[in-house]
Amino acid sequence: MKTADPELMRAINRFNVLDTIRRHGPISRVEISERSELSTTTVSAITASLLDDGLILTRHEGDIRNAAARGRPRVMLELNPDAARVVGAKIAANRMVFVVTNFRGEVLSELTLPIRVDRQPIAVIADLIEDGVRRCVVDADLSLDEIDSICIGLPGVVEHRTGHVRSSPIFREIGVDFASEMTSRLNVATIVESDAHAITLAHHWFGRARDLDDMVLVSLEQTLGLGVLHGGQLFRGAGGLSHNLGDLVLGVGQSQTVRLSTLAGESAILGEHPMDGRFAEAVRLGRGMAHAQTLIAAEDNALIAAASRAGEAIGLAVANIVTLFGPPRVVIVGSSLSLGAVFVESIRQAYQSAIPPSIRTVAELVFEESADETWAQGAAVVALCELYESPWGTTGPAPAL
Amino acid sequence: MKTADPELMRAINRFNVLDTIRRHGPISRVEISERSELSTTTVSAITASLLDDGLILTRHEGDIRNAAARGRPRVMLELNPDAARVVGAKIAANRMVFVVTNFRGEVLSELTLPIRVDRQPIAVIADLIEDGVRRCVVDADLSLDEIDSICIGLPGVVEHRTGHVRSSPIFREIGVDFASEMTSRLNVATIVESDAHAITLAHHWFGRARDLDDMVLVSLEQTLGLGVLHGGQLFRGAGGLSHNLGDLVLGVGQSQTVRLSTLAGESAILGEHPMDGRFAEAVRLGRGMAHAQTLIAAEDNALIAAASRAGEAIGLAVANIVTLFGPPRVVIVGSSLSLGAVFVESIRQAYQSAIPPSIRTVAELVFEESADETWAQGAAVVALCELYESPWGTTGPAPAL
DNA sequence: ACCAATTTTTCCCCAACACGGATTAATTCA
DNA sequence: TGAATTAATCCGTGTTGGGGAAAAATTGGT
Repeated sequence: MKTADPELMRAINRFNVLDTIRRHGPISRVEISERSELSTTTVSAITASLLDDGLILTRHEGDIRNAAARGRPRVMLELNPDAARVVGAKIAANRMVFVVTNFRGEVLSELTLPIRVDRQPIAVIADLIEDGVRRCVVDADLSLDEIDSICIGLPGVVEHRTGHVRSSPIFREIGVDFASEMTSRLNVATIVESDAHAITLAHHWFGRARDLDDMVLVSLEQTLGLGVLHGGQLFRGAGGLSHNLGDLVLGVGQSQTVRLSTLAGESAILGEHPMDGRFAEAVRLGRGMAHAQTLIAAEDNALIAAASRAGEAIGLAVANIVTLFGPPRVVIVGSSLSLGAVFVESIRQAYQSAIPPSIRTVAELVFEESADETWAQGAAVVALCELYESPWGTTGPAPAL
Repeated sequence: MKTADPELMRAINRFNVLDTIRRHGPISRVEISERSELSTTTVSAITASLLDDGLILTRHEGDIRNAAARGRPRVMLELNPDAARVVGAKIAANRMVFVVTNFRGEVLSELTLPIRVDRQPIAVIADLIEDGVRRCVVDADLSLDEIDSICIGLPGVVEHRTGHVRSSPIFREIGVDFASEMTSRLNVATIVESDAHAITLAHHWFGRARDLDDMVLVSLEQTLGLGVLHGGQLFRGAGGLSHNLGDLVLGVGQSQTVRLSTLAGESAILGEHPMDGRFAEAVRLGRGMAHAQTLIAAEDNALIAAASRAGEAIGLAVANIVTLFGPPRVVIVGSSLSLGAVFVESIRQAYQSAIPPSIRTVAELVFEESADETWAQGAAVVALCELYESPWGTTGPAPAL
């Protein structure tokens, strides 16, 4: 158990204030005080310290209240975009996407490398990532030592605390200490996180879950991932490891177990279709799902059947997740959504039939095929979250007296 | 977000100290200081306050260290058993069990009522519970106004925060405000909790998870329940509601969903056997599973098949739970375990085949058919946990200056 | 142009907390 | 009996957040 010093108290309140400023745009001290239920005195002290550290800025325009308000006008506070810069990366089997963002999580530069990396040796993948990061940083007119932190999001089971990759479809090896590998290569603190967790935070900050502190996200990419937001924070299993939705088992027949990934993974769906030249080409380029969508539109029955079967399986899995976590909203993202309405409707129907009546009204399903950039941005947000809570904020009120 | 006063700080440290004393028996101040990483000064202040409030006692004997230790001997501290008394109850379809415990969770009196209550109207059930509580309290030579809190554990989906029972197999109605019903009847603060959560805490305090702060418990009674301990606390879904394992869906056949409860619930297993007189009688008395065990021992093939099928389904579900929560240990309890080795082995096998290789070593499975009394004791622990954190502890160091 | 009213922000002081160092208490060993 | 040793407490310091008063910065009215 961590002891409760005054320091901890301070850290908590400081984080709350900073987070409130981040969420609610330019905001005055009084409003922070109302939202965070801290006294105006305390808010004033904390914001003074934050201003001192250059984490936030004042702005004298933009008081949204009725313009004809009496009294001293409010001074609006907002995050200082230049307080930090981070790199976020999404590594998928057939592409890598990098972004550099500022302290607000706004994208400064973006780089997509349509390279197939799965089944390459670790060293090659690390090389490619290193190059991508360096390139993207240069594109943002920065140098690497101006970067405060890096987060790499990749599919699979990742131990967040240690940066240990238990297993990933893009690695041949299992049990890779990827965080320290990249940290020593780039000489910048690098953390590794599951791609599903990254996109979960992205939706919490910018996307479909901005208003919620509790929700569940299901990602349907090559790998099936899961992110659980609980009390405004990522819920990480014991030991800090991420979940892998594809590892769930569904089947129960004659002692036959079927893993969700073999039922609803990308290869499971596309495998239903004979791989003629154009299709194979599309899959290779990572456009397999989009191409499948055109085939479905042309009433390719095999694919339609595959898509709806996959949707069914996913709908059941989502119902199970809701049964366990009871979130008010489930955000479903990923490239598989480009299969179109057949797929989505099949998920919805299976979900409806599988969700127990007593909690049928608890959760709403939201679908959105997030852009690649958003995934990388999510990774950047993971890095920013760490910065927010870092001892960096321990700039006490008396640093050099 | 809750604001971080000095008061919160105090509450946290106070709770830590109290919890350390509870866990580690009679313990000296220095050892508390080591375990909790608080300074001896602080520990001394907090224990003084706890002594003042009568929550703990000093004991001068029993310094376990080498008897020939130099220096001032340590004063051992332990929970004051008489600091509070609570009632815990387990309500099942065919029996109700009550216990009165002291502040340490030790049972002072126990009462089992082998009454079938399911499908009775709420008022009747409430009547029976009220009687049971009163009776059990009298058995402990106490009167109701000496009871500080009551917790009732029952199967189903319960909203802990509000005491709202969303659905329960023992109620005909859904959405029952049971906590306030019982509170007004007994005139003692009464909370309602899922029975699975209760037994989870029981195992955390006294049973197979004493050494762990993270674990998962699966209860196989008439209802299939789940309890997740995360960071030493019950993990309650968003909105504080409990999970119902039986609501998980497993099957994916021809758009046919199979709920776990219909595969592995008590009635699903026993329903396989023709209900002759003796068997029906045993089931009525809640000894159905034990009787089934004797039939299995006599090689009743239908039942053996049913048991192993049920075990398979449960094994899969457990594998899914481990995939999601990654606990170091899964404790499996409940009356269904009396089906015997066929059942347990079937669970183990299905689990082994379903658990993904990357996390095969994460969790160990532990089976234990807990006694009825333990369930009720668990409910008592739920009540005690609330007391531990209550503002009752807010007896500041300067109460009446 | 000036003063009153109003609202935001800061300044000053207090209570509570954890903690470090010195002090006192209670024991064993020589 | 006294020295050594270990446990527990007392006292002073620095931190925190909060309440109330004062200062600051504006608008509205006369």
